[in-house]
Amino acid sequence: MSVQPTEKVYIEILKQIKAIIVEDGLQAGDKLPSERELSDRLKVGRSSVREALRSLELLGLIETRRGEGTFIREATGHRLVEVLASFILNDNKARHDLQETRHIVIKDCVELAVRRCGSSTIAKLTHLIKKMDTNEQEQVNEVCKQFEKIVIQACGNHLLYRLYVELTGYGSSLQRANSYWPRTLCEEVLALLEKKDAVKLTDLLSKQNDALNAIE
Amino acid sequence: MSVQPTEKVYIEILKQIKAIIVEDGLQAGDKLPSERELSDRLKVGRSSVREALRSLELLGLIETRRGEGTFIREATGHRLVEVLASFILNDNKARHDLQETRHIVIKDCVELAVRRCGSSTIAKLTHLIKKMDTNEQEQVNEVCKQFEKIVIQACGNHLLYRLYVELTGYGSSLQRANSYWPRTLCEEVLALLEKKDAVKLTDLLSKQNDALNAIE
DNA sequence: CAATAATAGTGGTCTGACCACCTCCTAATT
DNA sequence: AATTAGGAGGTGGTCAGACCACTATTATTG
Repeated sequence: MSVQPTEKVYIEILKQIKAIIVEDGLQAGDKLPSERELSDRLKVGRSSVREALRSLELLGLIETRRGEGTFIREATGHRLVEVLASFILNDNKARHDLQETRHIVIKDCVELAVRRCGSSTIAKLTHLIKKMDTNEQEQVNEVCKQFEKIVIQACGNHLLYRLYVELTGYGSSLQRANSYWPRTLCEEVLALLEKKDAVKLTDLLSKQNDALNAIE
Repeated sequence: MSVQPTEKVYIEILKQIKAIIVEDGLQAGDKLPSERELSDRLKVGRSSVREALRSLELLGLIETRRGEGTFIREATGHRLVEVLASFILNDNKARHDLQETRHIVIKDCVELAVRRCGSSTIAKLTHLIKKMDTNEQEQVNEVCKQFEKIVIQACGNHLLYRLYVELTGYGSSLQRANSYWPRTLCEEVLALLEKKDAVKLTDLLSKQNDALNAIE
């Protein structure tokens, strides 16, 4: 008959852990009490403590290192994207949405990057382009991916970057070749980044995407 | 020496559960195999299964009912928002990224919507605008949110819409008023949607966002 | 003094045992 | 015969204890 008798133990433990963090003034990087100590202090079974800790770990709020302990992480919540993405995208109809979203996110990142990238980024990209000359084709593809990634990161928004990573990773797991930028595109992108020509850059990516869609 | 020896069991279980969901075509509301059966099928201890399930529960992806079983939920991520919010609240960089990403996603959705929304959407929006006249201020805000949501959904990309939902939910839990569209903006958006004027629409949203940023 | 070996502490996992709760089927009652 | 009370079995919730693998610290040894 009791409607809300007692909260689940592991939920209660979450609150207690939070309290401990606050009371002890723990910050990112600090070590949490061990599982056995928590189990002791809170008068609950160790397995319940673990259920709570595992939840926090999946959320990316803590990090556990075997033999060492459990540590508080820089809480950014970007893990949200990772976990949700992998579970939300179950249905196959979402494939098209996935590709489209990925393209849009890339476009957004590049638009930000063109405004924010500094000389060091340009230098890195230039170096990568040069590197392509001295490698085999397979390795060139690898370098191209790297090039793309650096450009994306230059957007300066880590959450957007994580979105890109997840969308790309998930897409590739669907046995659908992920369209990395070919070498010529990399070179054009670099040139436009240097000129800070956002308009042409957007245009370029749109055409690239249209071309890919036409193939299918 | 092994860099990636073996993934933690409960992480492996997460993947397996995902696989089971896909293979068996399970959907929201459906029942998952029992903890004991999973433990059996996957050849792991029940406690490990529980660690995985508890994680998913905290994320709001599943729901467990004592004596009945474990069920798949519509993935809203509300729970996650709750937990993350109570643990974070101080990373300014993350907050900024979040706001920026949210704005970008909204912009993307609207740009798609202007190309894809049909007459029925327009009709719905028109109706909402009219509705604003006959209500109190508080309810008007509610209607504005609804208006915004419908516009976003009109992008036709469910993944993008989900992202919007997550980003918005997450943001509102950070004690930062989420900037829903004011009434005048809704009216302007509707007008531009009807005219299919993507350029001015983008412009409008950018200005709105700039104005909001200026306040702080 | 430095290198090495033993030790204690920590997370990772499994097993088995209860408990509380729900569903469903059966059997007794009306 | 229809209804109801009761029980059996399944399910999640929790705990205790036992190992294992790994790490860091300490003690030992050369």
